[in-house]
Amino acid sequence: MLLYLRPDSDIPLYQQIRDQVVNGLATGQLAPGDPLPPIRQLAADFGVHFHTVNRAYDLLRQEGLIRLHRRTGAVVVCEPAPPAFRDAWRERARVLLAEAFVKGIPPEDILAECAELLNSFVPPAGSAPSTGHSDSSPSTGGVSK
Amino acid sequence: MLLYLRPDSDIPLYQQIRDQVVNGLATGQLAPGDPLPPIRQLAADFGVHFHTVNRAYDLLRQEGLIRLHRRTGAVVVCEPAPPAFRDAWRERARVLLAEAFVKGIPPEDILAECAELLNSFVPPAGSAPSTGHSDSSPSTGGVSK
DNA sequence: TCATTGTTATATTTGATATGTAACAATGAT
DNA sequence: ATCATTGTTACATATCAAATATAACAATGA
Repeated sequence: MLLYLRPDSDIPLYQQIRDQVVNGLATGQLAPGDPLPPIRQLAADFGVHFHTVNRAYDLLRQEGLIRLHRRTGAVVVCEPAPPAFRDAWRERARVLLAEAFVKGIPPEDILAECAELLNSFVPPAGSAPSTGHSDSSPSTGGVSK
Repeated sequence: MLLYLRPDSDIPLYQQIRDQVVNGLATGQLAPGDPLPPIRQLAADFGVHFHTVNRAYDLLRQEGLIRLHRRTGAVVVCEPAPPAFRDAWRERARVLLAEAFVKGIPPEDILAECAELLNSFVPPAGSAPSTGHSDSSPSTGGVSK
């Protein structure tokens, strides 16, 4: 799994690390049980301080996506979403979708974009995994509503 | 159009103001041509400094959602999205959708949630406006893909 | 002419981000 | 039991963003 950072981004470094772990988890490049690099090693690879990586790992732990162990390090766990998650998520989704909507993008296009992104994800268990190519017209196994 | 602020949120105040204008624009509570309150007045209503509101308005202007005039004040305009918008939007959508996906929410549910939110929006022009109630099973006029 | 509106400048306070240094604590491996 | 590896915590510091505060400026419709 390839990781990279954009130091000049308006997104904080620890958030970028966290986001890429989430993305790697969704695309199947990272699976429950997989280990994450030690904090100091990943920090050295990125050229950032180990505190920055530590903060990203701590955030992932709070979200129930990884488990931390003194000696073993960090492993992916992917706990299910707490009840409050959906409401908070919906509010963020509302703003994001509204942005595209008010900029004149047709709702069908917006929804199609979401469906395509969701189809590029792969379920954690081995249940009919994607072939990797983001099919723009998925016939089976994809999200069609 | 009712506005409110949560001072203890991790979202900056100027961003909250901007987000609510975008949301009001999507839900039809705000339409192109509508005026926005003067900076100082809105700041007084919120109990914040006028610089905070000014920043929100300036952000909305940069996004092409409002136009500012010395004497007239702020009016909604809703310019179409620039070419670079869609790519930047997709990257943000990818992270948001990945978050829900890795938390175990079925992709069908995620897409249904997006469709429901999109159906609660109303097109700017008077073309079959929504009745206001977010119909969970829209028959016509809604997004069905 | 003038009151209203946005605009700009400067300063200050507060909190978040990121780095730096140092030490501590658990624990699997030897 | 020892020990190196790993996460964890505690300080400190520098930089930047957010928000407030004060003051003045500039366009412009009434």
